[in-house]
Amino acid sequence: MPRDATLEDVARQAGVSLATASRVLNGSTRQVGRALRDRVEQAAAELGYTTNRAAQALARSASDILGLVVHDLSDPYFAEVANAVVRAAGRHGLSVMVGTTFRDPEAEIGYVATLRAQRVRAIVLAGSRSADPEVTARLRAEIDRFQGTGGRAALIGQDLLGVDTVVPDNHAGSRELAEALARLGHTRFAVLTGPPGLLTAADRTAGFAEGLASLGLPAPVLIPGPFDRDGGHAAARELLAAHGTEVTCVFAVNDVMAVGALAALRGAGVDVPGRISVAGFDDIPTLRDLTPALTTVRLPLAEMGTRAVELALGADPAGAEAARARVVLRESTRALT
Amino acid sequence: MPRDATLEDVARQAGVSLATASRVLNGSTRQVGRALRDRVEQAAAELGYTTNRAAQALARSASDILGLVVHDLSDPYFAEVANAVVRAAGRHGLSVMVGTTFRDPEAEIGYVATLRAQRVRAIVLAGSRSADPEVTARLRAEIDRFQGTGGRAALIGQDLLGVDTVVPDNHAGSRELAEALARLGHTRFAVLTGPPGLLTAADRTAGFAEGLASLGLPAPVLIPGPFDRDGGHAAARELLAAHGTEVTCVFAVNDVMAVGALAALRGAGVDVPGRISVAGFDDIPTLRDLTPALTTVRLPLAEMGTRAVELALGADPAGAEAARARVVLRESTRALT
DNA sequence: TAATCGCCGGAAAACGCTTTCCGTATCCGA
DNA sequence: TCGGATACGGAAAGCGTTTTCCGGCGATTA
Repeated sequence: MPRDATLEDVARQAGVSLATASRVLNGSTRQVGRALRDRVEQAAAELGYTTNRAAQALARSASDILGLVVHDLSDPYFAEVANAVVRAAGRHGLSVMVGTTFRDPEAEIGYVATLRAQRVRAIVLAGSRSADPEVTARLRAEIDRFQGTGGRAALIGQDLLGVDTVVPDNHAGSRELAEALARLGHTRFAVLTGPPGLLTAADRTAGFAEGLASLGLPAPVLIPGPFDRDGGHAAARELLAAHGTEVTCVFAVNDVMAVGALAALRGAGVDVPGRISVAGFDDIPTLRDLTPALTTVRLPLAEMGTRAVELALGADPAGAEAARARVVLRESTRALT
Repeated sequence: MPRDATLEDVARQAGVSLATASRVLNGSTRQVGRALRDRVEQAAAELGYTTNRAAQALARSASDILGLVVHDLSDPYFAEVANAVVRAAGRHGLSVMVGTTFRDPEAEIGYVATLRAQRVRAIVLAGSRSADPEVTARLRAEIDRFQGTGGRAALIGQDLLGVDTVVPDNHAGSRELAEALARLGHTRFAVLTGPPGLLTAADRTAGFAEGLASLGLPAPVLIPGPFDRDGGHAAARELLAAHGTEVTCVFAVNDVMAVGALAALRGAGVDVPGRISVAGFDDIPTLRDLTPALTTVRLPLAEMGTRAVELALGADPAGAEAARARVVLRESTRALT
């Protein structure tokens, strides 16, 4: 098995020093004379030389890798964010190393450690963290160690003191949604709240409840459950069983849950929005092709990913930065006449 | 800014040699005595030592990174595959570096080059390649160079002579779909073929047409267009404009196109499956929540990703390997009475 | 009891690149 | 003609690991 050509092979073949070959092939502030430059380039082409990035990273003590950790790539929310992150990283000449945690906080911490070992240039952490202070502290410690030795990090989701964060305006978005739905005439609501102890879910639930309260409406029925499609499905069934008739509108704290809820309601023969209106949160792309199209709160997912990359790379210590959430009313919610 | 603790720091603190520290902390065939082992471990803990993987990769000349290149992470097909790849790689202790090409073959070649420069352990290429022989040859050459110096590669999709490949049975799947639809009584079909020169799309179109021909049915109307949701939408509109009344069943060569077509038909007030039946291909997860639920040909997406990783990592020269495709009839296709 | 073997610790040479430091050659203006 | 920049080539010292030797030592064998 022939080994890859090294810079030394190139230098030898071109009859120049290692230093010169390096300067020609891998950028440098220094100039190299035309004649030698040509010789080196030709030698490199003949040998099919490709820079060994691992060696380069070691020598420069700076890699060109950006780490990304998400919960689940097959969740459209993260897929969208990841897509934007990969794209933005590419624009900065960085490759992306991605990890999926499947919502296991331990895995998340582990991934940060792995990325730190890789000495990646920056880490983008997407997805909300747990409310468990002990776990959060450990994650925090891991990030601190990374940042302590020159690493950069940015989060998407919950603010984690002192780390640059793109924070979607969950609270205000949900609150506005509540107001918009109330304007349609609804008064009795249910919220599929997701798991207790998930900050994003909690914020959205709180914002929604607050919106209702400020209008003098009764507090919503709260149904917890997993944060995914099947969780929404199950929660909706539970809702029907327990509070079948009282409620006219249900808010699932994220879109995939709302999709599951929609399926459950359809399965139970409940007309949406005829009998019950449904709303979600995030505005994942698949939503528009559902029947009925789902009312939701739009988050600029791609933009958030892009912004996180810039935050993680940028020199400006931006601190926390809000991503505006916007209510989008579609067919799944109707006005009560 | 303090720098990361190095192995040398650890060795000094523990009062042992570099060799010993390395053997303790980063695995080795060699044993280290109990006393020294403890000293090293304690020193490492005190200093917060983390192996520098770049340096390790250089010294071992073997990285623990797996490269993955997909077209578009926000396409559920690739999201599903990528998810499985990341998971499978994790089981083998590898991290995944991912690139997205957005269907640009040049970008694909470029990414393979990047991954080669990174000296990744293996590369998994998902997504069908172009029919342009010149581009394919260049991609092939790039892969060859990678494999020529000990890299491993596996593809998902079209077979590329001599590279291990997981190939979905597009032809047979489409053919069986055609037969199943014919059995429902349909005789006049349209196929939304995707772009000309995309092998996967061509295979599926051909298999479908062949199925019809073997039953003595007329050839389908062929409508080309982009391979994505909007492409399907546009193609369906075109179909309605040109052949509005003749056709009773349309096959979009992938699910995202079928979803777009469904939306277009709904937008045009065409009842599905009342007036036109619609079928797709892939069975992406979002399908089940559509109304009507979409008939499709199921591909074991996650399994394909997992298998590709094993192919790329495994010692067994498996060659091309088929992934069985299975017709799944749902509500979007109805029997003609 | 001497010869042999296994174990285990360390010195040092890679791995493939970057970058500092030095030295020589060339150019400019006076 | 000379002094001082300026430009550019190369030697060599890293970057943080792994791994090959080599040597010493205690235990086994004859």
